Amino acid sequence: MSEHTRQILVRGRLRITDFRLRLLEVFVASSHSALTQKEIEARIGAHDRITLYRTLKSFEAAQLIHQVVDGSLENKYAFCLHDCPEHRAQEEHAHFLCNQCKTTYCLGSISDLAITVPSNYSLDKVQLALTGTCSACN
Amino acid sequence: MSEHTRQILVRGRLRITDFRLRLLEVFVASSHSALTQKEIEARIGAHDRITLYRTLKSFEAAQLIHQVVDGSLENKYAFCLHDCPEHRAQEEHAHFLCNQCKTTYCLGSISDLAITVPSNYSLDKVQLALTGTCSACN
DNA sequence: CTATATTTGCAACATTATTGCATAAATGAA
DNA sequence: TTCATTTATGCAATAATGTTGCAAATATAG
Repeated sequence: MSEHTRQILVRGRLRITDFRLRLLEVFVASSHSALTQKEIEARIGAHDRITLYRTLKSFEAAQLIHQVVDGSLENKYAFCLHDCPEHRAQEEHAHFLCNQCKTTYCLGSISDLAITVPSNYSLDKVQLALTGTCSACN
Repeated sequence: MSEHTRQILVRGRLRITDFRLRLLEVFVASSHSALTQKEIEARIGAHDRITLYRTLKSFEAAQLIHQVVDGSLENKYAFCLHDCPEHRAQEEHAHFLCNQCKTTYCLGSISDLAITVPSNYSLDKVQLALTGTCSACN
């Protein structure tokens, strides 16, 4: 069962350790929504806080996860799907934060929106943070 | 000169104190861009950090300022203009973060964008965080 | 199996945020 | 203006969050 997560670490050229496998399991298990550090800590069980910080950094550097802007002013992390839109040159991603359950759903690409910036500005990244009530809470 | 800021406090039904006037001056002086707490602390001079926390909360509760989502994962605050779009029922606001100078510009309303959410979701707030290089840095 | 490089976990420390409380200040009423 | 009441401020103590250095443990290559 951990063969899948092993593969992910190999692809990211990261050494395979128990802690990294455990952390990856957490992300894979909620790949549809983004997690706060608190939520991660609750799910991963006993652990060293410092190691978690560093492992999150390694994962982010290896592009296994990415930070999510959902309008909640909390830092959240999400697992990168294979062809992760966050890591294309022109990153365009929409997230939806439910006011009730505080879940952040990934809504995928928004590249079809017509976004323009003032002249002489150049645009690298478009993050769309939507807030409301999700279908589960409605 | 502080008559203007006095008026703002009166409108917000807040008591007029030296510290609040000083903080308001800071916001009014950069009403075109959003400030991090660090930036505020640098501009306001000697102060008590706890008082700053509490005053920011009062200002936010009184809708004198609002928090800004600019994609930087840093909490920023901006002064509310009189007819502040952040405080309409359907809040729609775009901000632009410059990668070079880290300034966050307010780009105003985005209500003309066609945003749709999955069926059975309801939408309260739309925050568009744009990142790139501003004209000053280009 | 061994040598090397990386990761982990602990300690110490730095930064950021919160709560309680006594003092100081602002406001409304006499 | 002065006084009584309410609110804000600043300090102390504490909690929560994030960082750095280092020795021991672990993973990997040969």
